[in-house]
Amino acid sequence: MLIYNTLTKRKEEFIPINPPKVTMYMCGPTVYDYFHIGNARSFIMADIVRRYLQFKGFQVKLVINITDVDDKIIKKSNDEKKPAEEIAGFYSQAFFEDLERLKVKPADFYPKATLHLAEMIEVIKELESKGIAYNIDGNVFYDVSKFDTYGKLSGKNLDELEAGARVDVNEKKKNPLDFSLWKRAKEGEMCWDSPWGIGRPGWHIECSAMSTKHLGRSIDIHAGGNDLIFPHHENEIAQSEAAFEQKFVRYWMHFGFLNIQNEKMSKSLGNFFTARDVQQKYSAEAIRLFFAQTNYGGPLNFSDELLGAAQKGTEKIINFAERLEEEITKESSGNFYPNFDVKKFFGEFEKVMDDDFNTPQAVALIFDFIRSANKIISENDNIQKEFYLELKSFLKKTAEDILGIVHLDELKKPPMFFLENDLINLLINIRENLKKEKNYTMADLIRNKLHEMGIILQDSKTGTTFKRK
RNA sequence: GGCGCUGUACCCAAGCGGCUUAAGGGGAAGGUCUGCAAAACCUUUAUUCGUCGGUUCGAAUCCGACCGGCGCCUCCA
Repeated sequence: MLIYNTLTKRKEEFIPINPPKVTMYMCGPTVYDYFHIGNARSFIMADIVRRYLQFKGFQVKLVINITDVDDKIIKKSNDEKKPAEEIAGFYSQAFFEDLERLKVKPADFYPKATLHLAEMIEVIKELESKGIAYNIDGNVFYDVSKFDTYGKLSGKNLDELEAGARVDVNEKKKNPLDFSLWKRAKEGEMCWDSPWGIGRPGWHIECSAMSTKHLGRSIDIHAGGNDLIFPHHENEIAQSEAAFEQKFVRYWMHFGFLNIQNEKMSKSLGNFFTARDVQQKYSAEAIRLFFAQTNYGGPLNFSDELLGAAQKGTEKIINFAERLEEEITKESSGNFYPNFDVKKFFGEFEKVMDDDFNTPQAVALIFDFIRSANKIISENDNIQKEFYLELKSFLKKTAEDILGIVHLDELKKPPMFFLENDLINLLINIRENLKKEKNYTMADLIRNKLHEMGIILQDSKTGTTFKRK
């Protein structure tokens, strides 16, 4: 299979270091606020990548870090007059809750920065001993001029960056591009002891330290949003490769932004919706379908209209799944097995997903599948149960297990109380008789009233069925 | 200024040299079924892929120029 590698700007054959093991690291949240629906795009797409790799037989170990020491957390802590630990704890919890609601499978491990001070200090010491880091008054900086290939990920070179001049010529750094490894403590901030005095770690060092500790010095996949390419990931490479003298990451994957009216959704611009709020209005499946319908790397606009379209799309899948379920749970089975090549759809699905996780085509294929299957079901009435089971199996493996755009077990909402089904069936029977007497006014009244209550009746040749909204 | 992404139907979006005289979703219109709905299915909705040139037997796909939109270069998925 192929993966687009930001480092080489090409799709490359995916060959992990120790197959079938795959190590995957993703830059997680800084826990100072709820994450927004743009952040959700990255987490969901990484989730799909991970699930697909598992489907392909890889044993994926996924690590997502939690940044719980950072300027913004400190600021919020000061603003709200609460301890930084409390802020971080609260929003980490919210992070996990939101991911769960988005049906994102938990990572294997969520390391916290504040629990890895020793590891970070070790890396900084290593860099210092190699003459790559320098200490000025308890602030330790990384000397980018000491790392030959600095800029290789983001396609920048040092001269241009310096000429760019948007970088603050700050403090006593040798070079404006040098970045903080260790920051000297200011009054009232969270801080730790270190060989350079009391202070706290810079942002980039945590990912180098934690990915190394939990996944090893070389990892297969490192993922994150586009905005992390520079400087964050560039700096991670500089730190890890200078310290450990081996290739840090084989495949760099980056996710495109979610835009609002063609502008990047971001906290600083204030044009964001939290994932939480969006989930109030749209199902996790709809949100996932919305993201899966476009390639992960490019920009994508967010709007109510587009989410609504995706929600409709999921309903189409659900209607199909319910139709299958109905046939499967029937007592009787026909004896006709249609000539319908489910394997071919499977092969196509795998083929497009193998090509750098082409989820839009995978989704298109699922809709093709549904249309073809619906047609066959409508045209034949003596179909074997095994056929429905095979259709269901395809839907489960592709749409549920890999993409997470439908969840078959959740289709049947539980009755509100145990008599409910019986009562509805009673009404359906009464209505059947009314229809026979051509008393359509009353029949429609029953249907409309039930609809208002969230019960949808559907007539067909074989009788009336109902479902809940 | 540097680097990168992007421009395909009413909206979203895939395709990235011949399998495509351009997938899929949403919307709209017509039809089948139905007492009517709903669901489902069928048909229609881009002779054309920002513009202009070039390469090629062949281009939405490659090259060049131009015109738009966006991002990164500063914390941000």
